[in-house]
Amino acid sequence: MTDRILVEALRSRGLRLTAQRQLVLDAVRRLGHGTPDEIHGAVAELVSGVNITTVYRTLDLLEDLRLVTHTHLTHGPPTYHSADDDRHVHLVCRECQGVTEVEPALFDEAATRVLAEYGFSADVEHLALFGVCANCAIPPG
Amino acid sequence: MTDRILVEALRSRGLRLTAQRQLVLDAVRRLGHGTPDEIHGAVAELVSGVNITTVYRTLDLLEDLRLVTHTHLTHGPPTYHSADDDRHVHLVCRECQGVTEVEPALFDEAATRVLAEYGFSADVEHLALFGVCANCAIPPG
DNA sequence: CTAGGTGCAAATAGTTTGCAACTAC
DNA sequence: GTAGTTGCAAACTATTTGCACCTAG
Repeated sequence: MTDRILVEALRSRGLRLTAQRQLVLDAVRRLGHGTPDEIHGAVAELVSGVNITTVYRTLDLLEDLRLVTHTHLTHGPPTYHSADDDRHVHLVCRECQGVTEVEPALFDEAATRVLAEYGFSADVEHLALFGVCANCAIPPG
Repeated sequence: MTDRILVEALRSRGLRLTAQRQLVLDAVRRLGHGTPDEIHGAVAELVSGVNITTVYRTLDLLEDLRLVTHTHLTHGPPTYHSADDDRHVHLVCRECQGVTEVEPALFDEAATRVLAEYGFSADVEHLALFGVCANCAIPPG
């Protein structure tokens, strides 16, 4: 079951369809979201021998093709998402590191204004917002 | 010229005021924003011998004390800001990596709603928003 | 056939940790 | 005096690069 969107995106650039590229894209879709390492793990559950280097290179490529996006939720590795995944905003707690996913409609107005005023087309779909969650909302000390 | 705010934040936790802590906080304020490495460089312009390890440890501490915050603008190292620095939102272009700083009033409504609906107190002051800037707004391929 | 892609090993970047020496209080 | 702090070296995690071999088209 080859993926039309992937095939066409690749072909339009004279790039090749490989097993690895299909596997990485499928893994991102299956997981919903994940770090390069997690995606590599998900691929490894299906076939062995796909190198982590290839996962990095493929994620870069897929991002170029606009099939995946990434955000930085922590100090650690980035989180990749399928571009056609359910859109959401991440509320990342500075204290407990917890991540809450909320619907992005909250940011639609802001995104519209940023586009109008700065010509900047924001990825509101996978925005990460840092702060302090309800549970951790206690003064420092 | 000792810093009242720093002294008190440290004292309230039984921690000590050291030259390194003053230097790192001053460097962040002076730079406006910077990566750990840049902050280390700024400190090194005043005194030699302050270790990069100490800069990392100090930035963690200052963030705990709410005197600095950080955001992830790129795949690379985080950017630290002085907490009392001018507030701004970063528009980070996915294509050219350029960063535009805009005023955060645009996000006030969204922040208010997130607080009301989820009890999440967002750091709108140093939000990073990813997307494509006006110059790079060209279809993929 | 050949430009593009992959795996592997090594290099690099960023950050953390263990520990002995040092110093603010 | 002593708990907190620092510097240094080593370890570690995440990512990138060089290159010979492989393969989709």
